[in-house]
Amino acid sequence: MSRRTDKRAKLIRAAEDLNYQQGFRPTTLADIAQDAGVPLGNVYYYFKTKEDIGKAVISKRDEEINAFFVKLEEIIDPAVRIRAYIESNISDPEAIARYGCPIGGLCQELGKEGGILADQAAKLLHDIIKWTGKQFVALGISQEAAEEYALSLVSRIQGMNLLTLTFKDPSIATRQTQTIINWLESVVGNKVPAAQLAKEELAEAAY
Amino acid sequence: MSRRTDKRAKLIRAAEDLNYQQGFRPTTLADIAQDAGVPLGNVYYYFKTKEDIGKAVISKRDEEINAFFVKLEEIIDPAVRIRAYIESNISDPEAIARYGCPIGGLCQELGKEGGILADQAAKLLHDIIKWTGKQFVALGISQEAAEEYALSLVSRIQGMNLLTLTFKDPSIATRQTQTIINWLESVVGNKVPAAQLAKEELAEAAY
DNA sequence: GTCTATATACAGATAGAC
DNA sequence: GTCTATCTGTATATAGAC
Repeated sequence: MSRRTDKRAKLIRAAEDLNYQQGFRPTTLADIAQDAGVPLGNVYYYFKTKEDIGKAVISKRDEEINAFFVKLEEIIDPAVRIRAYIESNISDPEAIARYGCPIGGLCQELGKEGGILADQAAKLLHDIIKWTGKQFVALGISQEAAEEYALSLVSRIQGMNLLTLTFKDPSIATRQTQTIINWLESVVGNKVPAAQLAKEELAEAAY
Repeated sequence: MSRRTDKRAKLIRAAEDLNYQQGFRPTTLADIAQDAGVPLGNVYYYFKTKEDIGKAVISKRDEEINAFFVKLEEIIDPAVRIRAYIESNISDPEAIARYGCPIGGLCQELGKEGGILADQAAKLLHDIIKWTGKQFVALGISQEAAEEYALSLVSRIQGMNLLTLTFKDPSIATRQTQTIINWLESVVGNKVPAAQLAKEELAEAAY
């Protein structure tokens, strides 16, 4: 792996963390450069603008999400897949209490601005809803109902993440997650056990 | 009403709109001054800092919300009150598609920063959840269950608002609102009609 | 490819005449 | 109370030596 990709990757990683913790706008290129251990002026060798770093960050996250969904296909029961996704959201409840949802935060902040970055952020949620809808369809639910369920599910996760951040209370996330799982079971009509895949394995694959 | 309160009110109103449309940080004092028709330097006669304007904006909204809840007490059936609140959220679905939820946006943006403004924004959602919980209790639901329902309800509204913004699709808000009302009916055990109060009256009172 | 120095723009905030 | 001019800090972005 060349030096080029190495430094570039470090910058993306630093930007990823800072954008999540502080938001996209409040994060400065100086912040990113410092965290990545790269002099400020050198950043522009790898990225023409700040927006370009944002694009790279979101693209990377998009790939990770879709890779995670591929990983979840190893689970046979689509309902269990959905549950695994729901639980992956709270792999770190304390982080949600501090910084909220990495995806929801982006969509909220960038959604008002419009532009390419907003569209890219929207694609993240779009992919999640689409995948979730597919799982409901695989359970024998009609296309129309599946889409509504998927929208409801992602909506509830996002709302729960926002409340967890707002009240800085991780237990909101853990309790609401259980409520959402109960809802899932009522939708599919029977109990939905946790995935058999090792938790560590899922956490590692989680985006 | 003195000139002082007049200009001060204009500044708050301008800040309110701009903070909602652009977010708190991206909105500049120059923006606010211009929209209010006040020279930039004069802003500091009314507010010592930008944060002070933010505090005034959130305080005003908090008062409006609580005044709205008082207004809703005119409705006899608590379940109908809750429905009226749910529907008040989408009095302007197009605005949600453009700018999201005025309260959720603040909590998301300020929640990461911490500080007094974040606490004040959190109080908005806190008041809403508290009021909603009281209505469920008035329906004969246990305190514990009522609190969970209130959290679920506000969570779903917030998530729905975020998705509406993200995909810039007002129909997400209208459709999900119906889903939430269906959920409300399943919780209370029977149909919940829309409020008898004139829609205009409610819309006017809405925060 | 790397890094220092700096240009440029614009934000919040202040000074002081009126 | 009001408004113009300006200070000060800091952000993105560039120039150019190495």
